[in-house]
Amino acid sequence: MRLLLVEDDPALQHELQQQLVRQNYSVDVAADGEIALFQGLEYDYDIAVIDLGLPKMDGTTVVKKLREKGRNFPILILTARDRWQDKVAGLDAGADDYLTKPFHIEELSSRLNALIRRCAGKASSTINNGPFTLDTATSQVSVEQISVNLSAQEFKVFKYLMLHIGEVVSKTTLTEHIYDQDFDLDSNVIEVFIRRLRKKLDPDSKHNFIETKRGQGYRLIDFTA
Amino acid sequence: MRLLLVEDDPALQHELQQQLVRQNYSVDVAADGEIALFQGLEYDYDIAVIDLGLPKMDGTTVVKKLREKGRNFPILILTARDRWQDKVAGLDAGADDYLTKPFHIEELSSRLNALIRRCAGKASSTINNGPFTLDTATSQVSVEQISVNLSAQEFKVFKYLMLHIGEVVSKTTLTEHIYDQDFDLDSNVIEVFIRRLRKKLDPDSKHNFIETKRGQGYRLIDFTA
DNA sequence: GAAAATGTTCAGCCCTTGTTCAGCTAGTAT
DNA sequence: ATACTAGCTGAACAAGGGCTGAACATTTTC
Repeated sequence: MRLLLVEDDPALQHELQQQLVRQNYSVDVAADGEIALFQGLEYDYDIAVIDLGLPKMDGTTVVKKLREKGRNFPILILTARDRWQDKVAGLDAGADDYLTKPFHIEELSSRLNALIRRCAGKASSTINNGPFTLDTATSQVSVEQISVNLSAQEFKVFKYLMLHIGEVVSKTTLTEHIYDQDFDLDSNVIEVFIRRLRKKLDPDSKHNFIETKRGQGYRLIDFTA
Repeated sequence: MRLLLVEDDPALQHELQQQLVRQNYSVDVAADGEIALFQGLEYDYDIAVIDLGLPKMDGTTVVKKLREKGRNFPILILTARDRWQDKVAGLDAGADDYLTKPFHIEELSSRLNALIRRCAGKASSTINNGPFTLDTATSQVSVEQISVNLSAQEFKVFKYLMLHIGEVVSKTTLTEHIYDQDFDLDSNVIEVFIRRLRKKLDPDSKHNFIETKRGQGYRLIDFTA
């Protein structure tokens, strides 16, 4: 597993590198945004860990430029605790997950594992799950080869579920991932979107692809299992 | 999961409580150090979140005294950003992790999960016992590879038993771990839930996995032994 | 600027779930 | 043997979470 680590703080950089090497990653290190971008374009990494606060070029910009050039390996971004709002910009730029500093090394590695697993099947940026297909690049969704038109929000919800197949996802989690800042919690928007998704993607409810876990959330059934 | 939340700022206290309850913790709240200590000694919590800056008795002292009395549930301490130095004292006193305010609720819950997992000595988030499997992360339960749908309360009871395999667990203990504060004790809720668990998880009673110890409680059989 | 599509709110219904209860069974003590 | 107690069991019930269709609001499209 080839990993690109982008971190400017020498101490943290060193520690992370050691730990990651110990976990059998081949680690390349970059200490500023420009080097990071160059490296990221030059080599084909399996995964990248990028701190957002970087000299020369901001981490968000690095992510965005990498994605523009078609690099689609998973990216996990690191943000300082007092700047956690940046995560939204980072995720919008194309990062796949984030972690707030300081964190425990175990946390990082479990996130990395999850990311790799999650992104394993989407080399082509399309996720397949039984009759359902989602292309993250073109924002296309189809059921049994027939393309379905989803609105922006519907797509966000479905995408999140497709990226977390088999996991129980709470309504709060969904809300938080769909809206930037906090949102009126006693609203039933999510229920409505779920309803519309079920209607659009499975009108005859022959798949029952979204399970309801009362009091806990929703779960997209894993058809590959 | 029974959680003790110690926080004196009413607004933060309220918000945290809501969020934690939403994540299926049974939350008891204490607003000053003395109450916190009393509660911590009185009940058997699964985890505690303690702010260091408290009226009447300092958070560090609370942690120290709890540990002196042999309470060994994991403790996460909260420190204000401008007093982050205190965290060292807190960790020395016996806390297991810390978080600097302000923080994002997601961060807190992922820390709590990590703590619980780490302190339970379970590397993975799934617990196996003979034909029974419980995944604490996804709240999934299965018997002989077939997943079974448990309600929230049923799950809480089963989870507690699975975390205490082979131990005799009294009905009072179970009640205390499932509900906040006091609960009408001359009720047979637990019996009902046990009944439903036996029915759902072992319909033909071929495993007899929950033993009844008359006058003492229930015991989940250890199939690994 | 009008029409269409999308986002959000609302009210009523449905059904799971939590809880209680009453009658029953099986250990335990007298 | 008898009475007593703890636990078992099925059913009843109420409350709340989730579902749903439609209305209202907002944004996008033309």
